[in-house]
Amino acid sequence: MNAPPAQNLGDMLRSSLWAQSLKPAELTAIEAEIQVRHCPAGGFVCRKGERVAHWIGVVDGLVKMTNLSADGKPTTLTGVGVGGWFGEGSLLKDEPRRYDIVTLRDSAIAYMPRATFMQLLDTSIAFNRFLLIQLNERLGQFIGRVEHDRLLGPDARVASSLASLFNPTLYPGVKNQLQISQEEIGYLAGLSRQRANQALQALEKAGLVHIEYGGITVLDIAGLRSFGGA
DNA sequence: TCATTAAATTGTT
DNA sequence: AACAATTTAATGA
Repeated sequence: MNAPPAQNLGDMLRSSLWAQSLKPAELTAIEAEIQVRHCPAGGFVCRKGERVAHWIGVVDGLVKMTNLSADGKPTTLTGVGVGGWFGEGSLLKDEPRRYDIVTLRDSAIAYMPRATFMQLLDTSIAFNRFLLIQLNERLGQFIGRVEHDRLLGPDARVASSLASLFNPTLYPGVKNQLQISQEEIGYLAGLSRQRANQALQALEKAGLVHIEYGGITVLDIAGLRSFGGA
C-alpha cells in the first residue's frame, strides 16, 4: 500500500553523480536508451543465473539483493534505494547474475543496455570515477559484514542495513528521512518484523534514529555504521 | 472543513 | 503468530 512510483527517470538521472558531468544532449540521448519498468512489491527485478544485459537502477521504490545460502535460507546482501545502481560487476565480467533482485515495494526500475553502459565507460571519466567509488564502497560494506556478521546481534544488523541504505556516497539523492515500514526493514536485515521493531527501538534509544509512522529519520549515520561494525 | 470508515502500521504478548 | 492500539487515507455530508 505504498504510494505508486512517482519519480521519473529524468529526476533520478539528474541526481546521479555520474550524470551531472554529461552535456544535456548526451544525457537525453542516454535517457532515451534506458527502459523503465514498474515492478510490483515482492516481484523479481531479475533472477540469479540470468544473462546480464543491463545495468539496473532504482528510479523509485526499494529493492534488495538476496542470495540463497547453502542451507537454502535467503540472505539479504544489501538494500538499494532511490538513485542506486547495481549489477556493474556481472556486467563487466560478462557472467550470469549472481543474486536475485527483489522489490520490497512497488518500484520503478531503470534498465540501461549493455551498449550504453560500455559507451559511458569508454567516454566519461565521471562515470568511471562513480563506478570506482561505488565498487570501493560496496567492498568496504561486504568486508565489514563478513567480518562482524556472525558476532553481531539483530540490533547491529539493522543498524548496518540502514547505514548501507543511507550511504550518501552511493545514494546522494537519499534524504536522511526515508519512508520505510518496519516490515521492510525486517526484510532487509533478515529479521522478523517484531525483532526489527525491537532493534529500531534500541537504535532510537541510542539516539541514532527517530522512529515515525511509516518511516524513520537517521540522526547519526556514522553512529549507525560503527554500531554495525561496517 | 469535519466526521466516519477502512486500511496500513506499530507496539506488545 | 496473533492481538490491540495508533496513524493515515479515503469518502461523503
